[in-house]
Amino acid sequence: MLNQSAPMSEVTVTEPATPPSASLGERRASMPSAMKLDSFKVACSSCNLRELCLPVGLSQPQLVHLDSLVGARKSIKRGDALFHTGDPFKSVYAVRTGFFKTRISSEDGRDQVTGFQMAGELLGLDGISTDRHACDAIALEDSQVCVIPYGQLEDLSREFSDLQHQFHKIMSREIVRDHGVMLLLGSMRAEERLAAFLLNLTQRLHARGFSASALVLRMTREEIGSYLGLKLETVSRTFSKFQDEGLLEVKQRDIRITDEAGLRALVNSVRC
Amino acid sequence: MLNQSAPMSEVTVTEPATPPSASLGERRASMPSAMKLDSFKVACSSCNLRELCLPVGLSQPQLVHLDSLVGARKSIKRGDALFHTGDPFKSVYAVRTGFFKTRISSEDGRDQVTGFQMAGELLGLDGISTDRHACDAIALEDSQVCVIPYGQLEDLSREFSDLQHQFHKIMSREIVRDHGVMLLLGSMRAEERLAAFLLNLTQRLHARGFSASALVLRMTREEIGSYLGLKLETVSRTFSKFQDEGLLEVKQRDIRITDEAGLRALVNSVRC
DNA sequence: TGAGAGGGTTGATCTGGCTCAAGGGCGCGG
DNA sequence: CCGCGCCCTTGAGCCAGATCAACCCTCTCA
Repeated sequence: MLNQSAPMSEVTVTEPATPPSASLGERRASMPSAMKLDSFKVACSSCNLRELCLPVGLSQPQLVHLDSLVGARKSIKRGDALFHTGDPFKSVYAVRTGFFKTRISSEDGRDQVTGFQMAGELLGLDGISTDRHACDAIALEDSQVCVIPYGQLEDLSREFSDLQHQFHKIMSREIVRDHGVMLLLGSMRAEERLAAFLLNLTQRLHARGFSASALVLRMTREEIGSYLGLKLETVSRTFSKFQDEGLLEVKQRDIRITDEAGLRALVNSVRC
Repeated sequence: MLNQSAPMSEVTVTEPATPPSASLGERRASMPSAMKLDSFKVACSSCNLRELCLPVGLSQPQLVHLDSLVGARKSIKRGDALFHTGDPFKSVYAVRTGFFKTRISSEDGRDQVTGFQMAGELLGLDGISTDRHACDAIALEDSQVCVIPYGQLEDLSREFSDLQHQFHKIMSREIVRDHGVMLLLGSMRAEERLAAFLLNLTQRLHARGFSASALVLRMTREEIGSYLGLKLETVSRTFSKFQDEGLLEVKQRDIRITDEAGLRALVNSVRC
């Protein structure tokens, strides 16, 4: 559920989107403030992520309208928040470069990571329901997002049914993804969870032009554990176990998948 | 997260919506087929659920337009499916009377209940993402839904920004709810999960004019367990434990909450 | 270049919830 | 009214993953 099938329909991407200059870890040391509105705008119509992001399926004339809507980029330094729970909701954000996590906190201080977002994915949809953000979005590396003022997005999607439909699809996909995570959290064992997680990550990275077998984790064992409903020790042990079994090579955050079929079998295997 | 706070913003209902003739278990024995399109339509403008359902906040003239969109009611007998995974997606459905569960199945046959839906709640939003339903929706008692053809809903919501916004809110609320369930599945103990579940149910029932302290469960222990990531025996034991501790009175599916504050404390208590 | 901190690994032990098993209650159909 | 099937409860034992603890690695910054 969390792997090849439904959740990430980005697999259907036709244009194999040049990786954003392989700069997932790019630094912008010159950036003075943590969150700065860059003065230059980026046109969706010329963005190499357009086949993964909000503009999927839009015609050239429609893209021009979308260009006028998408505001400037915003840079967020690693560890900083794009928004916090309770912040007034004004915009949704498309990840342009970098990597984010979203998390919610319960009253007694427990955290739950609810997702990891990479280039082309939308952040902030939770805010529509109450006009305030319902989670924290934290950059896991120095990142840039495109700011999409929500009111204007609603206006434009009343004009263009293609944009409207694409936006609805993205929200719906998030719901389907969340249901897949519920399945994972509700009924899978630790090994299955981690295998499904790795397959999901590589599949999304692959759709973005990266290797399907090698990846660098942007998050800590603890963050993985929070997402998967496991403790960090269990995540670490399971990585080691996978390595012993020849499924992976693990060097800290560098992961190389050596037996993808084996991982896949783990996820789909009946209770063993 | 799953209880009083964000997920169900129906608490903000002003008109205390007469319970739909307290007929949550109403029978329609005369119904020949399991799923029959009733010939009469129901006007949203005169529906007692309009303050809980899609029409929230619409003006009278807008309601009239919505009336023309909402198709006939459909009756679904207990145990039957409103739709299955893979069915072509044509409409979303508003529960008018009755009670549903949604569930997804993994390839190896494991099920996960992803939600329970009662009067005024929307079903089928998962289908937008791929034009096919991504879960099964099963009636837990004889039920009626209003059929809302999705294409027409998109058309009308391009005309009326209030409707558009309300629809977006409902989708966003589903996302926020799902994140709350992830928190529950990822970091709560069995007792906390069940307590949160009961508080969430009673809160939603209360918003519909029912008692906040007494409820009749529409689902089995196994279905509760599936939703909460627990085995049915654990659900049963936890009910018994709550009863021993004076939090509940449990008689099979009749539940009476005798110490709501106690339940609430359980959910919000730090790791005890 | 050395010290400290944050992140990761691994071992030992504990335990909450699962599994397996037996029995009871209730509703429905004959 | 009886019998059957489904649902629920409860007990006993077990195990996957949590907890507690020690140690290591790799950055970063002084």
